[in-house]
Amino acid sequence: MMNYTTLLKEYNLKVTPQRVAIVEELYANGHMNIDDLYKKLLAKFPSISLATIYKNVNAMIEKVFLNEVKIPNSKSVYELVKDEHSHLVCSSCGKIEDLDLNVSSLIEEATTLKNYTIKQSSVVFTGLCPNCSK
Amino acid sequence: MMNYTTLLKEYNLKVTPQRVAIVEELYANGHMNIDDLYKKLLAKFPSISLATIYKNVNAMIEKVFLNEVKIPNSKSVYELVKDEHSHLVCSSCGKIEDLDLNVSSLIEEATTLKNYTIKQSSVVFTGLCPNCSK
DNA sequence: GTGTTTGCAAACATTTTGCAGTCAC
DNA sequence: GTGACTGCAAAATGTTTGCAAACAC
Repeated sequence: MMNYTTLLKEYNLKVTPQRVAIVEELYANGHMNIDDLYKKLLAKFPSISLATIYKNVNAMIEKVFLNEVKIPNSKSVYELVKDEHSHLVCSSCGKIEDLDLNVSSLIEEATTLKNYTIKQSSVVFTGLCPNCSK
Repeated sequence: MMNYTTLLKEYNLKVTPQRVAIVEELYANGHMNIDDLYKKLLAKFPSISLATIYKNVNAMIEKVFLNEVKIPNSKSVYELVKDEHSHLVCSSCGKIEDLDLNVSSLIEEATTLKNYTIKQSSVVFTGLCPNCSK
């Protein structure tokens, strides 16, 4: 169980009910796009504004508390920052899963080939989840 | 040397000067975002419209002749479709390079772990290019 | 009490659409 | 000649900003 209030404070974000709800939703659902978040929060705060969602998501990204994941052929989703990982997206039902893959050998390969200093990686695989491939 | 007219016809796209210019630019520059393309084409067609760029890029994506690459913290770029490959982005100068990495073992790993049927992969590394890391 | 956040409305940015005239074939 | 494409203007969509009232601390 998570204490979202403490978590927000650690990231120097003032604790408002809207922010707590955003964190709760992301914690519960893993990955959500702006509209997902807006719809979920509307249920709790009937007069919440989309602008509030945007401002908070941007503030949380700024503090490196949230991360934007860009997904081919789909809207960006947001997730709580954790250790670097890859993503698996089902093109049929939209489900998104985290995936711990060992990317370091790829990064070495890339470094050797092109001599870049690599800071970040984005690995997104798209396909059919077990359910949808039946 | 490439024959863009033939290439467009092979993809069932009518050959217009604007389309030829889009293909020429992408062939010459590798990766371009919408504004890059618009500015380049404006030089050749002073009255070209952004709508024309959008319509053509979308039509070419539809025919699987172009591919959109989503880049963290940056605008999408478009490239001519070729064999699957990864991308290396310089966060300082914006340069984008193609990169042939062996992703198949990662895909196997992902398939084993999560039992998805993977169809596509998007691998984008961000860092500093040799020039900018000096 | 001070400074930040919220929600609203307006502004701004990006992308798509409808349509008349033009072009590809 | 027919259907597709272009460029324009308008519309639709997505995101940000300014501001007064409310809230966090």
